[in-house]
Amino acid sequence: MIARLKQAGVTPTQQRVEIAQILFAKPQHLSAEQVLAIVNSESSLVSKATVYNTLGLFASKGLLSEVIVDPTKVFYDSNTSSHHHFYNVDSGELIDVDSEAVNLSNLPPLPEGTEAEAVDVIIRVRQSS
Amino acid sequence: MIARLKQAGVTPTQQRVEIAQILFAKPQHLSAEQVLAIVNSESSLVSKATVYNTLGLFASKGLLSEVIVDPTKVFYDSNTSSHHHFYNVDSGELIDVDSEAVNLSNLPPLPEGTEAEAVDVIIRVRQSS
DNA sequence: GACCTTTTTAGACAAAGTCTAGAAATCAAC
DNA sequence: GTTGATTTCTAGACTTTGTCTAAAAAGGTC
Repeated sequence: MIARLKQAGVTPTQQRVEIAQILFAKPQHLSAEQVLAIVNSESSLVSKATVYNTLGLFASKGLLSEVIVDPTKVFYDSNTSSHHHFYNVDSGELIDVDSEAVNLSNLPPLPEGTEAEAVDVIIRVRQSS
Repeated sequence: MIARLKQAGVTPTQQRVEIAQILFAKPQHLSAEQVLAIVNSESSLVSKATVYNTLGLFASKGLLSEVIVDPTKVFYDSNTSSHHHFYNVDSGELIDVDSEAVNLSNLPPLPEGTEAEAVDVIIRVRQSS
């Protein structure tokens, strides 16, 4: 894990390594609050500011991506390969969808003076009645 | 405008009519804070709680839709026909994209016990360097 | 007009995230 | 190992967006 952080240009401090170990244990989506709770129950005390700073740094270095589906928080996604999401608005659960399973072709021309950064497809679902 | 609110099952109080007039003047995307500022500069004093309550009610009655592209706020979109968005992460600007301009076919099977609510396509762009 | 229900108000409150100044850790050079 | 510069962390204060609350005001029905 230390090598992975170094390779991404991130200094592997103890706190960052601990956070990374939790995040990259498996493909998953965690909010900052969840990361904070887990790292503080499983490892040493890490401050809230450090968690937020670290998650933001990891995102900017491409180690994870931010998923914005809920107006109250950001989900941090350890799977950085191209994919989309189901979002269950009732349970708050995010589920990965292979980008190939969503047939998305022919994007429209971009607005003047801009370049593409990402294409997010969010399939919002609710519990069946 | 009053008839439009009534048709949607919304009691047309003065505050709701004023907010509707601002929102439905044209197709646009406004945050709650923007609506609050505009209604209070152009019309009478409307409380923040009323603005939020009203926007939420309009959304639940299908008069507008909520666009979630930014983790810090909700955009309220007066265009309820099927469409997607460009979102400029530098300027915070939202631009409508016709749903036909995005070729989206063959959604994957939904998670067990759920039904589709919406499909959001957000093309995130940045300013060109 | 009376009465009941809904809506609004304005400030308090909550939650997610950001800021700050000082302490601690890291890094590079010697 | 020491020194000094830089980066990172801390913990609480602070900010922003949105929600709650109790009382007043407005709306609707009879």
